[in-house]
Amino acid sequence: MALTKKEALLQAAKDLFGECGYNETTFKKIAERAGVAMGLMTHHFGNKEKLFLACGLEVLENFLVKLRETTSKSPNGLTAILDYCKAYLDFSIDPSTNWLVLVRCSPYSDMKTTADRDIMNEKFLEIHGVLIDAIKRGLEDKSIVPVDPVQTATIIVSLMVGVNRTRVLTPYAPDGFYEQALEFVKRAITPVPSETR
Amino acid sequence: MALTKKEALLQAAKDLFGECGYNETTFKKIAERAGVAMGLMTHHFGNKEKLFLACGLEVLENFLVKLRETTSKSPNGLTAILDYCKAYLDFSIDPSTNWLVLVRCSPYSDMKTTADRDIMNEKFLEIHGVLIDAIKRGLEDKSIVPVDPVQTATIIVSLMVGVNRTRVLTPYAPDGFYEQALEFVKRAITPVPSETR
DNA sequence: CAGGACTGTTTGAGTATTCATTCATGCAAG
DNA sequence: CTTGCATGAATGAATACTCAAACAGTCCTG
Repeated sequence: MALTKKEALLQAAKDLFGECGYNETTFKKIAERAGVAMGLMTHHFGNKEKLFLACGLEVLENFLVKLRETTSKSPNGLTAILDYCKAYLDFSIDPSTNWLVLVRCSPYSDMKTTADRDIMNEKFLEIHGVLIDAIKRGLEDKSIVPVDPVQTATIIVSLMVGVNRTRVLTPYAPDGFYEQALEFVKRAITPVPSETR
Repeated sequence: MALTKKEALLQAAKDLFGECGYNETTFKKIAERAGVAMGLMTHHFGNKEKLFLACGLEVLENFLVKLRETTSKSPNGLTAILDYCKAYLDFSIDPSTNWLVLVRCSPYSDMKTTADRDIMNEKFLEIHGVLIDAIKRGLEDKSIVPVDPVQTATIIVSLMVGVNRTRVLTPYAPDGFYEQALEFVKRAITPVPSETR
């Protein structure tokens, strides 16, 4: 047996939360897909929200690792930013990452603030942090136009959020959409060669 | 009496769908807020999904009117695009527009395709259409850099989706975030004054 | 005008279903 | 014997939707 029952449960939950969203995913579906009894879920994870949190955190953690790995290899600030974007988009369309867990409806979608939600928010801040660092590199090595790092990072992450949603949730994304989005980012932060030479 | 019961019901539904999302909004809550009996909902709207569709379409329709009005007054292509973005963001933070109905979890958030969903999608295509036209204007009057209109429109709309979500659903948006996002768009599509003269 | 059918609105208690969670019990390893 | 993993039927709460009955207007007719 490769997976423990707990692991099988978590994997099934990630698959189903990503396919169906939080509300349409029932304990019964998860237990069936994982091939274990329903009661194991509350036993191992406490309740449905906690289970979802475990799924989300795992996906986010893998995502962070990928982003850090990627940007650390980039030769300068500008390419770090563009590599970050590319890594973001690549990760988001790789089915094995269970990215959709983070995109579909979650228990945190409404306003009620919970401790669990705060844990997720902190992780998301780290996602921003990686890009902020890349932008600061770009400012130092002058490979990008002068901008506020936090503002610009937030905007670029927002752009990633938006193009990703368009690509995975709607039928509007044209061919080569992600590539064009990268071009768009590049145009917005590449220094103008005004003194051409 | 200013509102008919049917109107009161629709308004209460828009408020609550925007506050709580689709799943957390119950018939009981809506009926209570509107001050009418529960049975009236199915009588007037058929079922919960239809009611949601009515809410969403009304918001989208108002949105479209605003976008068309705005871009038609702009003096050239570039300003039409930027005015479009500004109108988008303004609309999205005006509580009286019930914009949040379109942002929170909806019955269309999962994959099952329904006829209702297609109706919404068509309306969203019109949203894109307005921006595509503005970009085409910009290409003709040379107020923007040469780009593919459909690709660029999709990217800019995606950027609006992303920054709006960041602003209204998360705590990450810094002060002046929307203004900076507009600057970002401007930088990405303004022609470079390379032949400085 | 009276009144009586007819039509559409309004009500809220009732129904059927779904689903997260509980728990009594079984089982296996140390 | 004890401890923790594992089971799945039972429980109870939530909720979308139904429906029979009350109500209100409108139109027709003698």
